[in-house]
Amino acid sequence: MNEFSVVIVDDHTLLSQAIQAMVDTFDKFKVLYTCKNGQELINQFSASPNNIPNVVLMDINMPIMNGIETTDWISKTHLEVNVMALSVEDDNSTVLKMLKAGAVGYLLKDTEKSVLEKALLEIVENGFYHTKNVTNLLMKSISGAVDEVVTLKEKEITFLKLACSELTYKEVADKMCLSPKTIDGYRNNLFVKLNVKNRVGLVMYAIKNKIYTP
Amino acid sequence: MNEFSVVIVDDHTLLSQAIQAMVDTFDKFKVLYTCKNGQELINQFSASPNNIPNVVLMDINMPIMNGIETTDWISKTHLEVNVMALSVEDDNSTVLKMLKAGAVGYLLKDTEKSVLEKALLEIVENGFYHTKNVTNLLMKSISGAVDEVVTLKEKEITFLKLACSELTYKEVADKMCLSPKTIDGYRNNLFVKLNVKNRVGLVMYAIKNKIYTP
DNA sequence: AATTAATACAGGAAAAACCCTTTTTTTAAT
DNA sequence: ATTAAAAAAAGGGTTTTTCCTGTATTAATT
Repeated sequence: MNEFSVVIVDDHTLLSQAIQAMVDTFDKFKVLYTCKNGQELINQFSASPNNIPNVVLMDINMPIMNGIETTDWISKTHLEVNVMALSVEDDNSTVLKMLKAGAVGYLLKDTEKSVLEKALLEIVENGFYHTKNVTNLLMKSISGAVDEVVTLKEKEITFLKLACSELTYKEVADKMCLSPKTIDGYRNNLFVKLNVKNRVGLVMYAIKNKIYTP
Repeated sequence: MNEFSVVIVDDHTLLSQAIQAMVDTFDKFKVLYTCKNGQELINQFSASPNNIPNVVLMDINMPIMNGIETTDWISKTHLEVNVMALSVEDDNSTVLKMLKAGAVGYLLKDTEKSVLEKALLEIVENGFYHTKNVTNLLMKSISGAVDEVVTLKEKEITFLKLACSELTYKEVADKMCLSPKTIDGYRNNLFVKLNVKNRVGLVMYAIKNKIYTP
């Protein structure tokens, strides 16, 4: 086989089509189709199981089913498919989440065309492509030098979202049908857990971690 | 002349190159070059004044010099150049700011390839291209049905940025070398001006209006 | 059934945020 | 020089947030 198939997943149609035009100029690669989100990709995979791509270029921020969930699904159901993240996010926790979900590469959208081609080639040849930054992050990660990825419970997430509003904690308590004193507890727990000092810290954490989207 | 020149401004190199590949497939259009930000575009315009494009495809979120400032500069110095915004932002105030700065079109990044081509054609033929959404917004705008775009003073912006931190207002006052009571005044003024109730409201306003980037 | 752990909730107090009114200082304009 | 307007600051108050420590209540484990 001297040509590899690629699928692009990105909610911005123009961008996925533009990247398609670019990938199609690469000798060894051909775009099968593009998807607007993870759900569409799952539908495509199910509808045509004989037409599975070698590589998936995956955006992370998408409505309906985001890149992390989708990568996770692909890893579990189609181990032979190589997922490469293609994103504007370069914060450690997002990168780690993608790698944990099974991505074999992570490219930022501000890289050069030539780098994309090189990355695609390496992925189909070696099974992975990692920039220096990502490799460094992985090193730090195994040595425990990266902040733990805290897992939040449903109620904590609900509370965090409400904390991003102009409601007082008493009003938040009402909305969650809990005593204000319980909300007090949630808040103080999260202060410790997320290592923040006050409500603005909570808000920033929620936004940075996409729990709340302004 | 049967071929028009295009310049693409976007800080994400891969995307501008991908869009370049796409635009180059359009019969009547040819990409001259791409820029990573407004400053680069100004440099290019200055360096080769005989090589000015017919159309500029302009991203809005960029470091160094953003799309609004850059569009403003182009409108003032090169009236013959048509700027079309190409962005992921679809909030009213951003769109209006771009149009006021002189953009003759506004496309979201999740449009179809064919729409981009049509928009480019209309722009070089008629001088503008507006989707239904943008036209509606313009109608609302002249009828005053859109929230006023409030203008903030330097100090207010400085304060807003600091309010997005975990500092207390007393600490913010220290940083700005002002009395806590003065900060009190800034805060209360902004509550009225921005129509918010508390600090979280300030933070949300700052983020939505790109005064603070998380 | 007894122990443990997690969750919900309370009392009380200090700090910070919020709100309203008024005064001083600075700056700009006539 | 005088006046008007804007910016900075203060007085004095209420509400909310933050931070302790501690206690029922419920759920899970042994």
